[in-house]
Order: sequence, then C-alpha cells, then structure tokens
Amino acid sequence: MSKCEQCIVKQFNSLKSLTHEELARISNCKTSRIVKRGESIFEEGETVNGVYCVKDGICKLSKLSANGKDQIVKLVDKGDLLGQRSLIGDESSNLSAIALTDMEVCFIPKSEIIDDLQKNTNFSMDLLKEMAEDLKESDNVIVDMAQKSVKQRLAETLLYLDSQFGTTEDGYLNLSLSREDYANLVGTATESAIRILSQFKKEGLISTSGKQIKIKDLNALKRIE
Amino acid sequence: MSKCEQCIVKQFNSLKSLTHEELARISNCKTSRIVKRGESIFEEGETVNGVYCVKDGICKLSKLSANGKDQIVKLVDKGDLLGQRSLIGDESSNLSAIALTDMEVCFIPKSEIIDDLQKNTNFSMDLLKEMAEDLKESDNVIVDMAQKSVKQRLAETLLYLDSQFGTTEDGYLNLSLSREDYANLVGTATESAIRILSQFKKEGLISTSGKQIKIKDLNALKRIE
DNA sequence: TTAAAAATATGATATTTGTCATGTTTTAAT
DNA sequence: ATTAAAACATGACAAATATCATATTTTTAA
Repeated sequence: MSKCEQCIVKQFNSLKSLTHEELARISNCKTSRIVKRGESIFEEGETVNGVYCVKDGICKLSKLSANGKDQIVKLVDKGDLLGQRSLIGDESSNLSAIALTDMEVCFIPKSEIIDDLQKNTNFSMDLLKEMAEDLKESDNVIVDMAQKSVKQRLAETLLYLDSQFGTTEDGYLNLSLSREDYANLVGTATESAIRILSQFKKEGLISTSGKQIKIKDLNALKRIE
Repeated sequence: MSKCEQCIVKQFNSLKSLTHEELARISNCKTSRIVKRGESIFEEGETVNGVYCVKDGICKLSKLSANGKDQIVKLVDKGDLLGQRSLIGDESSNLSAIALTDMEVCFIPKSEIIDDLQKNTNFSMDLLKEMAEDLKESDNVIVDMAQKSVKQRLAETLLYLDSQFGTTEDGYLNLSLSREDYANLVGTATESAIRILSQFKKEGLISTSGKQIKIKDLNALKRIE
C-alpha cells in the first residue's frame, strides 16, 4: 500500500503539518478504500471514528430534512479531509457522505491520530484554521440561502462548479450532477431546478448534452438577480 | 477592574481552560467596555484583533446581503466568546456584531492570548470543540433555511428564544426583538414576519404587548408545518 | 408636551416557488 | 436488443412569499 509520507494529496490538508515520524506511523495503520459513485462513505447518525483523506474523487455532505429531502451542505474534493469533527467530539455524524464520482479515500482511525492532535501544535492549529474557514463559508451559505432567489443560487452553483472543478476540453463541467443533486444543493424542488436550467438553456447561458452542462455566458450567470 | 481569575463568566467558554497564571496575565491587559443596545462591537470588514468575552447582554452576528438586507447568522449570549476567528486567521471579520441589549464585554488583545493558544493544549482543544459545535449548528441552520417554510422558521425562532433566554415572571420572552430582527433572523421580508406573528396571535399561539411576545401554546408552535 | 421619526400593521397585488400530473428521454439490467 | 426503471422535461395550478401602498401606533428628540 502507498505511503502517506510520499502522498502528494496530504499537501492540501492539515495532514501536511504532521512530522515524518507521525506520518509513517499513520501510514501503517491507515486503510484505503475504493468508493463507487453513489455509494456512501458514512451516513448521518453513524459513528465515524476517524478521518478520511480524499485521495481522488468528489463527494457530497448532506443531511436529511424533516420533509424527507436531502440538503447538500458541502462538496468535498480530492485533497480534503472528511470527518474531522469525529476527532474532536464523540458524537455521531450529523451528515452523510456520498460519492458523486468514483473515489479513493484513506481512512485513519481516530485512535491513531488523536494523540498527534494533542501533541503537534502545528497540526491542531492547522485544523483550527480549516474549521474557521469552513465556518466562514457556512455563514456565507446561510446568507445566500436566506436572501437569494433560487435562480441566483443555481447560477452561483454553476459558477462554483466551474471554478472549483473545472471543465473538460470541450467545455463541459467536469463534475456533472443529477438535476436532483442541483436541487438539493440549492434547496429547491427538483422540478424547479430543471425548469430554471431549461430557462438558462433557452436564454443561451448554458448548453447541455444529456447530464452534462456547458457554461456559455459566464458573465450573464454572474449578473442573474 | 475585576479580575478574570474570579470571573464566573469564563466558566462558560474556552477561557476556563487557561491556567491561573495565564488568566492573571490576561486580566491585566484586558479592557472592559459597556455597549448600549443598538451599538456595534465590530463591523463587517473591520479587523478585530482579539476576542471579546461577553460578561453580560446579548448581541447579534449579522452579514449584509447583496440586496441590502442584514442576515442574522447567530445570537451571542452572556458567557460566549466573540471573534474567536480573529485569533486564527489574519482576515477581517465577515460579520458585524451589534448589541441587542445593553452589554458588558471584555476585550482581550490577540497579541496577549495568541501564545496561550499555541502552548496550552487544553485551551486549543476547547476552542476546537466549540468551533466543531458551531459548524454543526451552522449546518443545521443551512438545512432549515433551505427546506423549511418562513412560518416554521419563525415558530422555531420563538421556541429558541424561549429555551435559550427564558421568560420574565409574567411569561414574556426575556429577549425582545424588533420585527425587523425577527425577519432578519428568519430570512424574510419584515412585512412577512409581522404578518405571521399577527397570525400566530390570532390563532392564540402567542400574545403580544408592544414589542414583547409571550408564548401561549408551545406545543402548537412545535407542530407548525 | 408635542412634533417628527420609526416601528408595527394590514390590504392589494405581483412574483416566486412548490406540487401534481403526465409525457419523453436516458440509463441500466436482463 | 429489449424492457423496465430512473431521470428529465413541461404544463397547469396552488401555495408561499415579496412588494408597494397606506394607515396606525409607539418611540424618540426637541
């Protein structure tokens, strides 16, 4: 199995702050796992008991609302950590993690890394920084959800997918989501998401090919009110 | 000026994890400040450069949205810390803090406490725990904003104010907000908030006396769909 | 105290969004 | 290749929410 010390992916998350020795120890007890698109990594209510380092692929973090719809709270990319909060408290996860693409993730048991969190200040400071960043981002999402129209939020989602995950050579968004996932990201009914995407298409802001979406007029999307 | 070592308020936040020596040092450099209802403690975009420990009173953390409305993201109570994120990054605040009641807050400069964060593991772990808790709470707010109706959110806000801040002897909510603040908490137009409160009143779920609100049927509020 | 300003209240109406129904297209399994 | 299931699409309508107008009440300041 590949070694954490040599893994480039860790550069993008807090694990980069671990010492060589710490990494070597973790490398020996970590387990790697392939997750197919649509499969879950963990579910709401489950005890996670460790962190996942996303080596490849993208997943969604979502929460089931009272009315039976999933709300996607965050997308997690290659290089990100998953389940940091399990290191801190003992509670079960309040979110589900479900793969949006095929993924490869490494699991590091809490028992193996919890001491490092206590002893390695760089590591804990780094984690603090990431959580502070996440908090800020969450605040922004709250404001958007509360104050912006569904159309605006959907336009912003497209722009976000473009900037975060890029496009293929022929200009389609690398990450293609189902209409239902778009709706669950934006917090609307699936039909509404479909309708607005159709409207964007009609207005020439995007084009589609099956599930794939291509942004044709980025600035117009930014201007949506 | 009163001393942090003897201050009960710190029991409710991460400062409780500081040693006696650390507290004594901080006590000497902290500044106390009285903030009147409506006054701001800091504004969006401002560099905060320290933490506030709320000794008394309640304030709102809000963010101006593109359409010119304030969205209240969180209420901060006596015993809470304010501006923890300033300790971690160097960025300016993305939220404004404005007093909802008269307040007394103590300001601890970043320069005086930043070393403790590095050296006292209990303190940093505690801060991590609080931020993890905040993140979880934020996720819940996102789901509520995205999936629940304005009426539901307003009902939940009333229940939250009741459980969090309690009531006077005659049953009115201790924290009385303007209708505009209710709207900004819930993410709706002020008129909509007023209308729904009127409806609650008409249906006997609450009664009002000027700005004050009394919950008359708690269970009915819980049942709002 | 009194006048002005701010907050609350409510009607009328427009806009946004959700729901249900139904048809079409795409995908996946046999 | 064929068929069933899932995803996508769209119309018709209902419900929720926003906006604008205007009146009333409460608060604030002179």
